[in-house]
Amino acid sequence: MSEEKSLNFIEEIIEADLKSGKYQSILTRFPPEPNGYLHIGHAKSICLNFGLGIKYSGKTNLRFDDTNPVTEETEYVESIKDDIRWLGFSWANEFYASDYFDQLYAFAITLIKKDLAYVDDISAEEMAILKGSPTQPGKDSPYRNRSIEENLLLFTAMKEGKYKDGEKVLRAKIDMAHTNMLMRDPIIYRIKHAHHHRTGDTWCIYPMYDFAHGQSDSIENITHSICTLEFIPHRELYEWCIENLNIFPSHQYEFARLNMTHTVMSKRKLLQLVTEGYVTGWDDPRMPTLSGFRRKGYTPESIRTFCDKIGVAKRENLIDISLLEFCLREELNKTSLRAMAVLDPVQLIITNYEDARTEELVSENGPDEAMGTRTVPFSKTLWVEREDFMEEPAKKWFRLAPGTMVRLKSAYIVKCEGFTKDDNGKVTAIHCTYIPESKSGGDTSGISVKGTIHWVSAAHAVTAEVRLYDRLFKAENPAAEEGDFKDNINPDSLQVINNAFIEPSLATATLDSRFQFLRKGYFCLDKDSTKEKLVFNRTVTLKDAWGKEVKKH
RNA sequence: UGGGUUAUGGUGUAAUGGUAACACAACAGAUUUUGAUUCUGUCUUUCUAGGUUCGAAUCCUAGUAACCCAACCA
Repeated sequence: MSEEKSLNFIEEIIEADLKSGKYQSILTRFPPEPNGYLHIGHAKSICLNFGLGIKYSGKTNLRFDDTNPVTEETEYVESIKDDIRWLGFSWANEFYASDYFDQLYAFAITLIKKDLAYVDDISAEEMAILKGSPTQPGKDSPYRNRSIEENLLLFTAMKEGKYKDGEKVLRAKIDMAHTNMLMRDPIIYRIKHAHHHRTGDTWCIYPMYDFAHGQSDSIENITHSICTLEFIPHRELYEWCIENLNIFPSHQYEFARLNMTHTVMSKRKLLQLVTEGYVTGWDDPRMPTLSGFRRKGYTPESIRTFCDKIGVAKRENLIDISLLEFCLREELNKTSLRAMAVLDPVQLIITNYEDARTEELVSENGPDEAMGTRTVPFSKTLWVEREDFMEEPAKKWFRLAPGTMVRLKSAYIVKCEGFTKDDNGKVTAIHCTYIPESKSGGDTSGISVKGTIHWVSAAHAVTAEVRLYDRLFKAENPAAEEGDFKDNINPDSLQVINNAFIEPSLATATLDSRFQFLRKGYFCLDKDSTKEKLVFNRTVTLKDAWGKEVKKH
């Protein structure tokens, strides 16, 4: 039990802080902006922040960073909460940066009074020019030296709606020649005559990220404020605000965000996929969003395991999506119910089986005996997978071919005696004889066969739509490809099978049940399902050693 | 001579001056009424060059490469 897992760098910091007595307990936060859906990259941050809270008996707040009313909506707030709950975490408090607008406004006044902030009238274009560049120092704005009284008056007027959007801004007075671009008098308040999803029309000035985030952390007494690497340059400003406002010193720590092969993670790009119709919505099963993964059949447990395995560090990474799939299969293999479904059917007729006969055969529901068994109807005419028959068998082939024998899962061994084709050369039926003594569970035939295939009785089969998903992008790292990332979309990322045949027991499937369709992969019911038409999503394929063998030749 | 961050197998992550390890991927084999699962094995690693040391992934010096920063976005 004392098997010690090494700590990541944030855990090391926390343990040192706890040990030194700097903090009695820790408080973290997850701070999404409600302008999009959460994706697997957010899951890494959620698992980190909430995981730390749990591990060190601290707490974690959920705080919506809602300082930009033009992009933020309540719809997103709800989906974000759903996703976090689904992942299995609960927050100590639900807060909003907008809860602090009064306090933040007072902070701005404080800064003005300390001559550390001023109202600027120049345009965005002029400001960009005066800002300089990473290699060129910036220049002061002509309005930089307004008196404190004038700034107070002007800022109050801004708040009172006396100006139009963009006419004036409040800037921190720091250093236009600073090597850190963010310290060159950053804007801290801007005018936006926009309706806010929570404060309505109370405000027409809104604080910028840098003047809201750190202060919000401080107001909540967040001890460890964890964010991604691109915020490293912001830390200096984060600390400047805390110091000059003389408020609770939260500390910011940065880790490398998750990147995953064959997908994109930027909200902007994901939004584009949705709005331009490349996918059906935020919860399209091909999307790397949590709602997409959920709809596709992923379990929260598998995502948490994945986040645990990828670790937390500061270097850029590109995680192979097969690791996520591994975590998923590992769980689903243990927990999912087994069933048979034929996706690309061809008829198999057992010539020596009585025409009117039907048997109810017993089949196990899963690897664990506790999962029990079910019965599956068997009869003379079956559907089997077209790819399980080869007119001219390949090397190492051990499924159906003229003259070969296979076992029908949980049923009998059959021998292929012949087949029929239509004018186009397409196989229309496979003719077999069965060996009565080979019945599953009581096989006295003494015959052993290498191949076992799945099947569904034609007379009892239920029809279903099955959606097969593949990776959304062809390239390993679509974001790094030349040109528009959308040019790299995999045209075969969705394959819809309209008429798959499934065993009758699947007709009672519910949205939360997970199945392994024998030899075909893991599947779950899609929300598009109706009583008349069942729709299944393929969550993930099974590992396919034969597929690899075929590819080699 | 802008500033900042990071460099360990194909991909991630450990090793905190003392045998470079774990997982995924890949490859080979065994078992199998799922070509799944399970089991066994193989492959490949410290950015470069110097230095300190009995001993360096780790410390020092000098390079190199990648990423981030010039939104009234977060």
